[in-house]
Amino acid sequence: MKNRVTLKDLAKELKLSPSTISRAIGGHPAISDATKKRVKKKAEELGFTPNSIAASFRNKKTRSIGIIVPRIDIHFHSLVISGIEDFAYKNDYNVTIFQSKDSLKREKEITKILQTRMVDGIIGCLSIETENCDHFKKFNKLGVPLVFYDRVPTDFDANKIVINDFESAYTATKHLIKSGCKKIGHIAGSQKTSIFKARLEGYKAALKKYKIPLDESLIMYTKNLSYDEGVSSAKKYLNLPELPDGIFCANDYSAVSVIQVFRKANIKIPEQVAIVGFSNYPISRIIEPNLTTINDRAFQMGESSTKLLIRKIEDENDIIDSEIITLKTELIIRESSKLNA
Amino acid sequence: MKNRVTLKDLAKELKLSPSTISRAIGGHPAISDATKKRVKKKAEELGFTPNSIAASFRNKKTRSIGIIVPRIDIHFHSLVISGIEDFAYKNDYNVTIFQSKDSLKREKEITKILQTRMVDGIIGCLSIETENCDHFKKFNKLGVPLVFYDRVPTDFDANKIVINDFESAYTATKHLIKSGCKKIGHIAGSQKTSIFKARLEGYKAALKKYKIPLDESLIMYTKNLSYDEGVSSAKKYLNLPELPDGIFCANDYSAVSVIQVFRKANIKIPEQVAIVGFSNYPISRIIEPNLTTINDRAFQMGESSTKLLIRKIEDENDIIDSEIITLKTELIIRESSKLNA
DNA sequence: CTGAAAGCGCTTACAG
DNA sequence: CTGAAAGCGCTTACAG
Repeated sequence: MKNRVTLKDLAKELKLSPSTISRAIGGHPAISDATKKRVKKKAEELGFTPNSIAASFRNKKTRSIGIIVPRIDIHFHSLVISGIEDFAYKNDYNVTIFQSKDSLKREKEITKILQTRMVDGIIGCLSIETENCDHFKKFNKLGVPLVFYDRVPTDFDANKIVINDFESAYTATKHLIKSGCKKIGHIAGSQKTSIFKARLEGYKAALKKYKIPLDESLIMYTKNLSYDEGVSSAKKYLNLPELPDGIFCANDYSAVSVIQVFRKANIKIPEQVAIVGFSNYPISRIIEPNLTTINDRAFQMGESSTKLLIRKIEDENDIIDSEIITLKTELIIRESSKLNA
Repeated sequence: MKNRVTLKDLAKELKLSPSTISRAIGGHPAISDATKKRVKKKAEELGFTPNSIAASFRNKKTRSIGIIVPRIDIHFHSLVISGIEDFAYKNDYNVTIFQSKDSLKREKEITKILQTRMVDGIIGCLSIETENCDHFKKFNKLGVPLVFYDRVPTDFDANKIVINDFESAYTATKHLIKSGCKKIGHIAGSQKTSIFKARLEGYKAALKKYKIPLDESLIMYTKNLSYDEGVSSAKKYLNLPELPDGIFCANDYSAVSVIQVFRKANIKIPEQVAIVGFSNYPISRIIEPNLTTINDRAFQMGESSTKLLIRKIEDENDIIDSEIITLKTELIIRESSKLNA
């Protein structure tokens, strides 16, 4: 039963040539409707399924997209992947997925696997360890287009889908200022990562614009913006001579932990301290008070990456070397920062 | 630049036959070390990368696994996928992913795509709409092994990785009883889905075992166990003449919503009502009080599915028709049910 | 409207 | 230890 029916089998059965069968199945206009009907009927009858590997081999196209993400089980990435799969599916591409586990070594291994023609294009988010992107350069020579999202290379021109982290952070901080906060803290992510650097800069820029003096003691630097780091940052705030009246956190996890620590310390949110997060994780709608945050467009990032990638794959006359697409984010105001109401 | 170097090119360059090159690259024992060294050096020099599509075509093996999940962005599934990718990667398989979006129509389409030889085996979780699994039967004839996890077919014998939902629910309910609860409610999922049916049955069995009368008014039936359905179930409890003193919820979302609604109504958890969830979602460690729940082994489910699948793919003399593997779950006791302390 | 032929890049049984 | 040859299943330029 493992010997599948091929075009040749159909041809023999119908006393036609494999060429004709191939064209009939593919809906070629030169083939008569009568023949098409006969072929399709017989194909159904014999349980013919085309061998897409043979077709890929012959056509030098796999209609397959490779994804490299740090981890699938991080909600942000699973949303991006979902957007990628959705858009790819609609365009008859399929999606092969690899996790770098935030390891540069593994990321390099994956690029080696991917260069064996398995995929027509690649979407990637760099591992946290990646500073030098030389291992991605081979794809240029191989004619395999590449799109990066979120954590993108800074050392070479590449197609990138990003959000404006600086501006989003600026907007978030401005929102706190407009809500009446005068002493605003920031919980920052790793300053080795450009997006967290940009969020810190956006925060600083908003303070400057509205003439609020920058107070370094109100900025808590973390490594991974983890829930636990959020807890210890919150405790540090509690040990300050005076609390801030607003905190912009570079992600939702740290924001949630601050809310919980502060509430346990009987600090009223938002009345005493207003909190804003970043990413619009599901938990931001569940935590009490609900968290004001930035919608970072994860799903759309996946869609846009794929749209751009497919264009690069299919447009042979493309003379654009690289594109950077910046998506609009959105400030979602919820209870954790509702001071004016 | 797009014309890649092939074995033939290497052969010409080194005045050897393609056969020898192939064997040298593949590390065949018959080839002399000197030749191997020469070949590998030249391969490096010319930037040879093997064409894995050609190899797949020739070998009739793709070393690729297909996954069909309802949605990638549901945390449970993203964890399973992560386990699958991890195990597959270690065994030199790659993973192609499809979302059914809980649509039977799309699930059927995906099985059609998958039958074109793209993959050596398939791991799937049925869509919520799927009652009849005939569209998976073709893979038996094609010799493509299949493993299901979580939502598995009941209408035909298949390889399945599951947890013991009945027993887990029994354990959870028993825990409430042992903690002193005498009037225990249950928030149930769709009774069309076997796992939620089993959880309800496990709950009932525990009550029976410990001679607690079953009170149907304490069982809230939901469609999707969503957060919002949890909220309305909680409100229904509040409208009862007397509250239960413990509630076993068939997932964590509904449990979290119950905690929040009850706390707003000034009901003490766990003192007045103890709560147990199911799945050990990240939120269960963040909600206050922390949620007692069942670790459903999502990551391990992915690993085990893949391990079983690869065995089925590679073991040609396998005479086992189908296997069902049940993973042990774990009750994680947290504050929401700590009554004895 | 249909067919014969070539070839995509690999692997492997067979021969030496 | 190495090579010549065949073939995996498709597609398409060319011919009629």
